[in-house]
Amino acid sequence: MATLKDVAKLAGVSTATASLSLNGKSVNEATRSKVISCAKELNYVPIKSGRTLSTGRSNIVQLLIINSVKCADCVKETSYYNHIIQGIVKVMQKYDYGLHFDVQMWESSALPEYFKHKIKDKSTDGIIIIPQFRYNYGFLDSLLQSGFPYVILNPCVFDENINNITLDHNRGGALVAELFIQLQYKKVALIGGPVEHFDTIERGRGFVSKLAEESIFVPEQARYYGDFTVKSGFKGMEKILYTYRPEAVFCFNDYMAAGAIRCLHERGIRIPDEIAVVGYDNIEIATAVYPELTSIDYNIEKLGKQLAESLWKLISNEESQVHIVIRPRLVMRSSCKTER
Amino acid sequence: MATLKDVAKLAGVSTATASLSLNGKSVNEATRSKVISCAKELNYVPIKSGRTLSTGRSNIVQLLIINSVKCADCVKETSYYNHIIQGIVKVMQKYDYGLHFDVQMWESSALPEYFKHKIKDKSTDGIIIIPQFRYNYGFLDSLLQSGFPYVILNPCVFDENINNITLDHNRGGALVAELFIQLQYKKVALIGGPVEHFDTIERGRGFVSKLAEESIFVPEQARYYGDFTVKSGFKGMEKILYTYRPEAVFCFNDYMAAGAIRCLHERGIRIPDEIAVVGYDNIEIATAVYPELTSIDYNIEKLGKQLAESLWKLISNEESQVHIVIRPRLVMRSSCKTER
DNA sequence: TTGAAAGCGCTAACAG
DNA sequence: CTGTTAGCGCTTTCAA
Repeated sequence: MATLKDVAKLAGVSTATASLSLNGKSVNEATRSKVISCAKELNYVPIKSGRTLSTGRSNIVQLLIINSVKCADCVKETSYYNHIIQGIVKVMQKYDYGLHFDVQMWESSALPEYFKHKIKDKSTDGIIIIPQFRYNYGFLDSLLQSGFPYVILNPCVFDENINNITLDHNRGGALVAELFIQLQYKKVALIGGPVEHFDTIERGRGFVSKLAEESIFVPEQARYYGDFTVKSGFKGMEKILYTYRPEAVFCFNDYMAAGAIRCLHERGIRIPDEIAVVGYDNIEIATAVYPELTSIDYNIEKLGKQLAESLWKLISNEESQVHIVIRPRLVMRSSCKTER
Repeated sequence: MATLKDVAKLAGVSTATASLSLNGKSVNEATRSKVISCAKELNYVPIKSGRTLSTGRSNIVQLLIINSVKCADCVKETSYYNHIIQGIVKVMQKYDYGLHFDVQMWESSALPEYFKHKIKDKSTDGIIIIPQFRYNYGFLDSLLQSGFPYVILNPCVFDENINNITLDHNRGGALVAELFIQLQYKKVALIGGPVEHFDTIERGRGFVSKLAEESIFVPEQARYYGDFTVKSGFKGMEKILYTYRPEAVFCFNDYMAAGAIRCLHERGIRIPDEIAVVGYDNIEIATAVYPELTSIDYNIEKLGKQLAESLWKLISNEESQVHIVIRPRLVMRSSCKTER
């Protein structure tokens, strides 16, 4: 394995000059091309850890999804995070950065250590965190106070001045409510994610309170909380139908909506004539079901890109803070009537 | 930032002893605990690149998906790879290893360099490659000859003795054919992925040749090649129906099957009474559609785990080669009749 | 069992 | 513009 030293020797220069030449710093162009050709001749490849050790930068960012044992399947059985990952990769490639991927359980007792290490071990230059739940994230304190570059997606429980990108799920829920109101659905049901999940909380809040403005209430028996998987959507619909017959159901993601739709089909209940269904996320599955799903869209891959760009700005000191709110929009498809 | 030197000084020992103590090597237990408590006191966190530089190991593995511009969406709009990633992460965590994730286009002219670097830059200890297409992978030669630990998923075009895990898609296609034969479907259609995609080639070959044994042939007009997305499945079904009315359709993944099913619903064609549909992969979407999808299963997350475990064995020198074939199985659901 | 010291490969300050 | 030199923080021989 040729090292920089070997290249320098072959080129008849010092390692310093060799380093400068290879890194596009200012040197005599003749020496530079000499060095470059020597490097090529020796098949020289710089060893990353040498540079990292010396500069303190790794050219790697990390994506961490914090999951919960209560919702173990939602990361796995959902392409949601895949979209985000793809967006992040695409952006970081542009900056010649690599992506580290990790999933940890909120319940893991190792998390405080995890973050203390991440901050100090110089293995990554920044981190994107997706916490998901409204739990206590005390283990993040060390990170937040360290000055280490980070961005958090949907950090409901944290105070205002942390770096975050927030999806306005409250608004998303309200959009669905407005749709139901407009279509004059009075008997309305809801299939949420885990009760403590941010998305459930916010989407539910926006939905319920907007409906309340029109004196529409969602009875207890018309509420079910699943885990964002198809299976739980099916089960939720089943359970609700057992005691209640809604005119419209709002499912808090498209997977559960798909499950609910299948349940309705199996019972011969027509969509949207007898029951309208609305999903959330507008992921590819929204067009995979019949009838196609009305959903709330905020462009997940773009979200991934924004997370990455934001983190990049922090890493490169272009900006010192990140505060972005993404507003969703309604995408009408045939699982809801257009008019009534 | 406290370094090992600081810890050693505080503990009144040499850095060598400090290192040994912290890494569980043999030292006097009294000194060890002394060192450990000093490390704790100083909030000592080892900097990864120091160790990497010194040992040559990074404790990181890489997953690389090689995509093609012809099939740009199939990574993004499919949760397939997500399952694999989750499986890999889970396993590597066990070994205290991190995961690097990357996607590259087969068409990228940078790939030869990419691999030459990966082999030498010591940023990762091994790599899992998913090539997908039956193209020329000459850029992998440097890797294959280097002794660098790697595992390739479905490496159809390579010679026998490379490290690989191969899904027996040929068998999978044959399983579907056998099902169709058993159910006495004579007019059969096929919706494949990209023509040059391994999965398309193998699944198609197994399917067509098994059918041929019973003198059942799939006419040209009953074949469509999409890109594994829902949209292309829909379009494929649409196109086929335009000139042909099959009794059964084999879609080469579940997403396309979902698209095909929606197309059939929109035309009021009953499933499975008028047309039976079969998918492949048995991913969560198989139970998201109505009727639920008969599919070919090989447990994708487990596949991810096997890829990781295999790579691990190579890295840790437990084994010197990997040759695994995974046989799929048929999962019957209501998109096919049980009997006829 | 421990310490001294060399070295992993690179960058960067400084001097020339 | 280039060379010398001193680290970056860790592991690991080799002696003691």
